[in-house]
Amino acid sequence: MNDIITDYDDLNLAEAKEIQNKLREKINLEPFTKPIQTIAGADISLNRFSEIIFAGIVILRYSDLQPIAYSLVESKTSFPYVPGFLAFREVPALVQALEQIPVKPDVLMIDGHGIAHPRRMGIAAHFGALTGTVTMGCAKNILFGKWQEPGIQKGDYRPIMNKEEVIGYALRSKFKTNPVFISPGNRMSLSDSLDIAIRCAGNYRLPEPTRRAHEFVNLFRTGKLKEGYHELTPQLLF
DNA sequence: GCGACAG
DNA sequence: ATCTTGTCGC
Repeated sequence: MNDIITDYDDLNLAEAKEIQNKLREKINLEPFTKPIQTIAGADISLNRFSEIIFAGIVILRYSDLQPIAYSLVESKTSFPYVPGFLAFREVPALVQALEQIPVKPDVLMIDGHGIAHPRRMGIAAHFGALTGTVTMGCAKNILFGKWQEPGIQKGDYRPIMNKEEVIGYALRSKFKTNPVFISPGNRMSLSDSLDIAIRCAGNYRLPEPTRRAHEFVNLFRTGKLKEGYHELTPQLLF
């Protein structure tokens, strides 16, 4: 009676679009008020031409952005990658990864877009609507909307526009590198997503939650980390 | 009709 | 997403 439905493998795109339209009603873009203690990065990794996907969520302490725990799940998908429908391929495994975390993170930063999507239902919005969690998207490339190049300084940004509406931001997360594309997914506002992304910008292009998730999930795929939920001991911090 | 197109 | 060497710029 509370199970999250993520049986997506046999859907066609028309059915997938219906699900997106239905799920969109659950999205809440009001400001997030409570103080943030932990933020998680979520990402997946796979071998080319393989249906096996390696999903991971890494939880970081918000104060210093150090990883404190991670959850890894190996799963299988037959849903292909189709621009605009990424969630149907990656979300089921990420939901599994979330389910095995005993204490959920306050916010999740997901690799991909939030509402900066043709139907406002990028993977971060989809995941947030499905799980009821606080989510935002951080993508390396634009999918939908018009944007202008931000200034070259770290922290410079410009809005992603659809007609007259702001749907996200192109953010210079590191000096003189390509921007990342930020948008809210669920239970936070546009400016919340921008503030959090800026706060999470470290010494690399990818904000720390996303960067760490990518790192851990690749270590998992290449056999250096094991499936399951694990906590990092303070002295063994990566 | 044509081009664009998260991971 | 992943496969990969060199190379250009700071």
